[in-house]
Amino acid sequence: MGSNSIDPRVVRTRELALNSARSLLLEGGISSITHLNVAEHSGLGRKTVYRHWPTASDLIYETFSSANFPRADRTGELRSDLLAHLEALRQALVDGPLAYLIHALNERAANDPEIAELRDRLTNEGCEPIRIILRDAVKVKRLPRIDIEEAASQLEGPLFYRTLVRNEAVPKRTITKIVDQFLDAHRIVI
Amino acid sequence: MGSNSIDPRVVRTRELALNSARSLLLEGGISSITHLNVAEHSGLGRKTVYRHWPTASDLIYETFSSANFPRADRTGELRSDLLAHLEALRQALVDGPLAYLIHALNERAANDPEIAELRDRLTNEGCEPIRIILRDAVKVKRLPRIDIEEAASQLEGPLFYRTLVRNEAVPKRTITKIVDQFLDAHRIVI
DNA sequence: TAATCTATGACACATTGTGTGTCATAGACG
DNA sequence: CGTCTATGACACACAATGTGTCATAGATTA
Repeated sequence: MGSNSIDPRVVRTRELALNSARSLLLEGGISSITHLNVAEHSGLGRKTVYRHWPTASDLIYETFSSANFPRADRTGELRSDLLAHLEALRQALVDGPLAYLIHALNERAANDPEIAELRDRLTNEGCEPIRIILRDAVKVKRLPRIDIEEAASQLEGPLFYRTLVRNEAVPKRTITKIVDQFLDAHRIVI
Repeated sequence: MGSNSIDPRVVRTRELALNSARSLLLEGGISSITHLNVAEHSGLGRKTVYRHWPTASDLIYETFSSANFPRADRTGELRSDLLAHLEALRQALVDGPLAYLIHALNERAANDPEIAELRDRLTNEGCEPIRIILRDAVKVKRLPRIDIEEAASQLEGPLFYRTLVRNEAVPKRTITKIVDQFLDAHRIVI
């Protein structure tokens, strides 16, 4: 009944395997997440890895699901929240693996419905923080009744465009510029 | 002497193989570009494909190099040139395989220096058209002395952001909006 | 046309990766 | 302590990858 798979052996196996899978992902890319690699890297048996994740998609799915994506703390003040959020995003894109993860996930999603579903979920989750900041600001009348999605595009768009498409390193001061241009455009007094 | 590899057999083999490689890329993604798949799809011998492209990177490199990326014709009139360019881009991203190709290329580039070089070259080539339009407009004083790269980001950024990152379908009328907002911001009389 | 050169493809072989089956055993749980 | 099950060692089949050999079809040159 209470067999909610709390067997410590299962917990141990899952943790060992997923730790290895995440390491492999960062070291050798998404194609390094194979049953063989995970087994060798974690010291688990190959069959054991297959037992927990029968297909490569299952492995990749859970590896990405268990990854921690950057989140900035909020203060409640619009400008500093936008700055903190975009700066965290900038660092994840420029110094961290976020850009690669987005490319890898979307590449797989094109030919794997399971991964496509994961991609959609993670994309939505990743887009939430800026939406929340903006929605709250509208609610407290710090912003006029703007189109949230359009505003998010204006704020996050340039960052993603330069890192994902142009492969440029975006300097920190660009963030301030983007935020202040945005606030200016909506006649927000700083 | 004149052995500039104009042997019709070589020409035939290369064309057959690359046609197959491009088809495979569009049908099954970048991971479908393998020596085996290309040989079977084209009817060529497996060894023959290895002879022309010893590594998988070589195959992928030339497959992407030989792909035709969309180009819009120019009239010389700023607004219509911007509209035509962005609309061609929008169609390639929304209806065509461009979004996938960008993700796939960048994913590979992260773990393959040869592909990274190709990515850089294609990225630069792809970014040229908008630069040319903008540079010419500045030259003819249709635009003030703006930062070309920043202007390009404002025009192309939202399109890429919505398609590559958010996976949304961008409607045609968005293009007009983007262009007119841009021209407005620079006080261009239409 | 005949002679020479070379790109091709059929075949063979080794290596690695993938996926499954069997089964003794170590470890969890009552 | 007895029962249950997750594990891992081993074996097997099969597909993909990469290279080597060699007869031959097709191209070039005389």
